[in-house]
Amino acid sequence: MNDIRIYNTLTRRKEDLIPRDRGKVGIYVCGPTVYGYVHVGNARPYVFFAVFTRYLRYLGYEVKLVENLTDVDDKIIDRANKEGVSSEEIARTYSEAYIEDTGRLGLGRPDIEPRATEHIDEIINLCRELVESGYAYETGGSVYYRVREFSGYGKLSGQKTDQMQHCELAREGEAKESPLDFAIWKAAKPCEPSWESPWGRGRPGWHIECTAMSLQYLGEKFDIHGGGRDLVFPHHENEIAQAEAVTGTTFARYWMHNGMITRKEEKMSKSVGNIFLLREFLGKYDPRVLILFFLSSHYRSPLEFSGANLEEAASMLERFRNCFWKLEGVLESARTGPANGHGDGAAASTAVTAAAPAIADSSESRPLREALERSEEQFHDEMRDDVNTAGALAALFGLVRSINEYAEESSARGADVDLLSEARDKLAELLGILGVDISREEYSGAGLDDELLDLVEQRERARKEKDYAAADEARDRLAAAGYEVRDTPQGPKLVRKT
RNA sequence: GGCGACGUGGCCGAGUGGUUAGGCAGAGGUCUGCAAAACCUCGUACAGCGGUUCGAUUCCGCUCGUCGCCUCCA
Repeated sequence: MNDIRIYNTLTRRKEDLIPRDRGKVGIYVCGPTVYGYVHVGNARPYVFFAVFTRYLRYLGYEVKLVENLTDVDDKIIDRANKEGVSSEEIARTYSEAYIEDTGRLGLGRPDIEPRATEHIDEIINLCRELVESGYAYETGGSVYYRVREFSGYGKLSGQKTDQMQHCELAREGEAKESPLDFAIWKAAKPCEPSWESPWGRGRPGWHIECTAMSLQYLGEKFDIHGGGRDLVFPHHENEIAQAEAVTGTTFARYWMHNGMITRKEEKMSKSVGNIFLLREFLGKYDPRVLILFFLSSHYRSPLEFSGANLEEAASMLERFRNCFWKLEGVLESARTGPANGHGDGAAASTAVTAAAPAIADSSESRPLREALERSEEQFHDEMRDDVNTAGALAALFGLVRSINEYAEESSARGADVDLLSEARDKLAELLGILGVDISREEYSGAGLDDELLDLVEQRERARKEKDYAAADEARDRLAAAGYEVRDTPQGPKLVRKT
């Protein structure tokens, strides 16, 4: 079938993806802890797994994508205390902001976006089972996971428990049997959100909610667990320990981790203080620029967030958009008649229609036809090989060049309309898989108000009279309104600037 | 100190035991009133040192450098 290989952090190899249930793929991705606005780094796993999911669906898999929000946590409580509001309010505010910000990327939503606070019962059950089986113990109203009890501990991160640095860093005020042990349930303190439990009032520890929710929605031995590289240890390691202790079997079978977004070569994170908020980004750039920025490098590589790199991503978007413009122009002229700059197309359109078959049969269309096949094949080869989006983009740029070459020549002679339509649809389709929606790009006069069209008119009149000062002034005014004028064989066109 | 990743032409960034990545920027040209877009031409890069090989950027070792994790973190 449509086999795909992915790099598995657990085995440190690329492996064929073999779903637990034939034709179905279950994915759990660690979403944000909602104690502030998400930054660009947080958006990378969101974007990557959205694109990955799109591709799997394109291949014909039935995908269930689960992406959680951790809405009860120390950091949320800290922030609430600092601002003098309830932690519920902090969680609600930033959950909503997260949904809103990521929603603007136009990639849709995961199938399920579960919240920790809506799964307290499941979490308590997990804790109880861990205590009953001896993998956890209660002390002072808190419950801790007994790390040494789990023989597989460290298998994901390659850490050995006896060499962990924090072995030596005993924390004050903790009644743990071993410094390695971690809290799965925390006894309530005053002014903190808490729930009734067999150990008194309390709240979940960090890692337990993901174990509970992934098992609930995807079951044992589910396919793929993902998130940022920085979650490998301890978060994902601990999830494995909890889940496998309880179920006695494999937790997730494939682990996929995205590399970090950096600034000045240093990881973007709240603690470093070098974050760039997603909503701030979206105020300045087209969302597709972020998607292309991410996709221009491999998801496992670190990626430098810099003005130059973003400009480059913006240029990529422009190149794709321009190709569409060119295609639409040629297709339009084929529909309405040959371009002669005077718009009397009806009589001439027959000529083009008549000419087209001759061109279509000629050797001129062969390079594009071949490029179409080659690009698509290359695109899929790259995507199937551990989701190599940079390579996939290269394939699409190859197609863009072929289209431009063909359009360049054909505009003068008439074009194979079917072939060009096919090329346009294919490019739109493949870019669409990557989450870059370009097919609905506005073209020509659609949606423009009369004032702008009037300026275009004025400029044309001035150009005919060779009053170039006036023509350029009209162009400047259009530019000020956010549009760029391009003189094409089909006449002047407006392109909205991104 | 432990674990892991990486070092590709001006920049970003794929990839491979021997045949073109791609994008951006730059130079020249075509087209254009100008511009924009597009097309054509131009740069023979793979950290350093050894080794394996007929041949290594691609495999192995060492050195140097960078980054991530070992504490909250996407």
